Amino acid sequence: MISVVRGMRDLHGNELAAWQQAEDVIRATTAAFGYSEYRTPILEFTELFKRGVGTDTDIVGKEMYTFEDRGGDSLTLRPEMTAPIVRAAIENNLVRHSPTTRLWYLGPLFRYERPQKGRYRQFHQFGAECLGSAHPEADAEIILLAMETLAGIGISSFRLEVNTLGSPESRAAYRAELVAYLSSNIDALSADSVRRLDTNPLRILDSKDPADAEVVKGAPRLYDYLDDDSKAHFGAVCGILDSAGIPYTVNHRMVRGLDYYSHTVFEIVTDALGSQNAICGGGRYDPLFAILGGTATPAVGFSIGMERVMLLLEAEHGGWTPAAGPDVFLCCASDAARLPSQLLALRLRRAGLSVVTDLLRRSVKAQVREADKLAAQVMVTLGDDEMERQEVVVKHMASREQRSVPLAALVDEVMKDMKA
RNA sequence: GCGGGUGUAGCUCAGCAGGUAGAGCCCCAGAUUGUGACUCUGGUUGUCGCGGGUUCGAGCCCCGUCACUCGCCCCA
Repeated sequence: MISVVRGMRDLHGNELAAWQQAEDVIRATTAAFGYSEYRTPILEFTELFKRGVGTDTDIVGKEMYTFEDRGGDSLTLRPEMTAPIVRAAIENNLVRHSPTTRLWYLGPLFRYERPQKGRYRQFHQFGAECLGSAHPEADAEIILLAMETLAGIGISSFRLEVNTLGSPESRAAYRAELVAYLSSNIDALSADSVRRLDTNPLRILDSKDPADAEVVKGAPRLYDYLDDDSKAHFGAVCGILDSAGIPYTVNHRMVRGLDYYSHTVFEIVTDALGSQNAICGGGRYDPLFAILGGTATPAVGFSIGMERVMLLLEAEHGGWTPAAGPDVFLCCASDAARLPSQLLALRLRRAGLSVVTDLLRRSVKAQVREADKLAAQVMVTLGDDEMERQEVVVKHMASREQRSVPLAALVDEVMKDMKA
């Protein structure tokens, strides 16, 4: 038997209906903020991610689906969306045409990781990028858009954490100090953190290891190394959040894994998903345009893991709400009515109603049971008697009341029951 | 990539000192010859994850493997 590929899943039924509702919220909220959808291909040149995301990151180092195509090009199934969006912005000169370019996206991403709850090899992210502004209002707008969307989707068990990494220069100075401090305490660090000392020392700051946390307590603080402009920028972002009444905490130990961040970084986290506690990650990435060969352009964005959001939604609501049934179940009560009933269904559909018919040539009893199971609003029955009199039976399923009506009045009569 | 747990019907699960597989739900038909619930009657459903080994005999024991799951790493 051929099964689904590991780490990937089918989406259907009530769960898919819930996704579609969430997508509706996403469209409405992004529209309210003036963001336009942007769709990029699922495949990009591998080089884009190597340069954009960073060779030292786990994403590029061990998680990419990379292959060579028939022409010999190295292509990669996109593992994140910011680099492709920036690639597109540079390639199409978007920011020149529109000095503030506001984009959102929703689509599948691929990372070759060990699957876990809330972590899949094909997963989906909704995200937004605000390109062109270096000012704190842009950072705040992005954070507000993320928060408004999550609230609109209907979840509440999450919290916002923010931090600043400052300018690249101030962070480099801090990094040197941190490495010096940690190196002098290397015996107290976990094996993972000793390794991180080389690859990504800032990450040791938010290590889960208790011994590491003990060492980190005495470490120098990044914030103390920031220049005045960086502090002012961060202060302004927090000021807007305060004024807007958005609750958040400043987490001085939060760092982000990808190379391209600068200044504001933030995460939206939850306690309800085990070790996959991040449902949203984002921040400012002013260096990225230049890294990818474009003219320097300030930018800030976020991405939200849809699977994790939907898991939260399911947990908070105790399951998926059943999808709505069809408006009408058309019951065929005789062999002679078979063709006419199909045509009746078509007539109702052209009037804008959703209509399901029986395709198994089953008994009336079985068809009524089916109409009930599908949660149809109305059942319309056509049989020999009805055809004789040019009538149909219209039944309001919820009240169980039914009546004969002239064929010519069918649509109007069904509409009456739809409102009841 | 590393460590723990679990794999039996579509779903939830039972099974035993190793003796040729069960329940509930679901689904189907009928009781009700053109009407949903409930009830009753009858019925369908399995390579016991896969491969190998031990044994007269393996769902059960052993080895391997795959998948799922929890944690680590990392991240959405």
